[in-house]
Amino acid sequence: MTFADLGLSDELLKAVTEAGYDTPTPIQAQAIPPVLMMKDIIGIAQTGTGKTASFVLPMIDILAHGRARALMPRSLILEPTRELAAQVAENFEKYGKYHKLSMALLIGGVQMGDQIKALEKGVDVLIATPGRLMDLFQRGKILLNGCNMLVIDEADRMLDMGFIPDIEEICTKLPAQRQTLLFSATMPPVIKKLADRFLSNPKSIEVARPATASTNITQHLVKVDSRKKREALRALLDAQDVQSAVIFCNRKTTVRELNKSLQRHGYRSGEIHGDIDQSSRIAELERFRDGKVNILVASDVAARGLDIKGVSHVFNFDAPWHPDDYVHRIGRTGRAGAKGVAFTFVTNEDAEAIDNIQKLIGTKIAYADLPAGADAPQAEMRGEGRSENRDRKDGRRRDDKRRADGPREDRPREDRPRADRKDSRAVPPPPRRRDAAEDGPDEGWNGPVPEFLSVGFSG
DNA sequence: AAAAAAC
Repeated sequence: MTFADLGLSDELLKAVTEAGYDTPTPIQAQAIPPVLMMKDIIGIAQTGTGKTASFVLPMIDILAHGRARALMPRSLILEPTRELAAQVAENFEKYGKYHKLSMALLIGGVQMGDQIKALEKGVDVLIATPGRLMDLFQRGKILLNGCNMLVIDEADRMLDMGFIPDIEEICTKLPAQRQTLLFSATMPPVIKKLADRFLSNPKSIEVARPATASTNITQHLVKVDSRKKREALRALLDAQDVQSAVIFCNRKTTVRELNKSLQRHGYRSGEIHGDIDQSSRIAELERFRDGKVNILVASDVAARGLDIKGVSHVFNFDAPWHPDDYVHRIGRTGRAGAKGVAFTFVTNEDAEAIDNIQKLIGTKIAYADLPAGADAPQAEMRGEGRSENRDRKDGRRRDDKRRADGPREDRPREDRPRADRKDSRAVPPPPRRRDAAEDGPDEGWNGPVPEFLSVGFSG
């Protein structure tokens, strides 16, 4: 099965090929043909399955078949967070490079001026978060009666965030005769009702059982004293072969404090949460994507959908209160067939949360011990002759490692010429930003597979 | 118990 088999136009196939993709993911293979046939779709798919391309690609072709330049927007994509909306816009540009389609990214936290200008010029596609869309609509800046294609992405998250009334209202502004695609990782009754009301005779597509974590993520629980979480985290960061990691906390204040603490200890970390203004959020994500920092401390704003390649580890510094969030958080790693590792700190107060998580994912997660000493086991395992460090308990070697200019690159990477790797420990190559050419659409990271430490872990 | 999203 290739993209050419799905009925997409030549221009689109060219853009897809140039982006380096040839094999559609399951959701793409199943969704693209019916979407092209103008059918409504309910897609049950977790993030990391190639969902975005499954609606962006056919949407481009459908729009291309219509009028060349629209007076009114002809399609609308709704996303729960600004970051996700921006990410979809990037995809739209990437795949639409051979089409003369225009789009407007309508999100909060940024000036309205440019968005209004774009709307006045006329755009084909709106990619929006509900708040800003409603705001602009109420100001009379948007006409939605030409919008005969609607995508509601991450519907379950929209529900969590209280957006469902907004979505319902937006739906009533659109023409009744339209194509609607709804994507959700889970299908709670409210979402089902929404779908019944606003979709007509939809085709259901399910590519991963909802609320089950991807099997290529190795999950661990770690018992910690709530006052010693930072130490425990540092020990794990040092003992694990961390390419890059997202560390989730439940509160914004915790995110801030933990990031400061990590930086004080010499780690290259950044932070993202809702109190960070939008331009800094974007900059911070960019720094993480580019590998300028390899640790991102985050609130749940980053839990869902964010597609950052090469995240080898997710740490739940705080166990999430809602089991759904657990699945989404750890889904930032192990994307598109890559391996990932997730650690969740468990304090005495977290028993119920952990119980709910295990119920939701349907398996028990094994407990791992904290590494006895922060160094050695990996080098020992891989026989890389670091024995001189093995017995040091004074933390010196750890410090050395932390102060390195970049992430450690001890193991050969398939995607880099060997010459590059040679002295990578001294001057690490730019870590994760790889050419899209090696990934599946929207996805992917076929890079180094983190080697899971069994030494020092009981789980 | 929090976070997110419009100004």
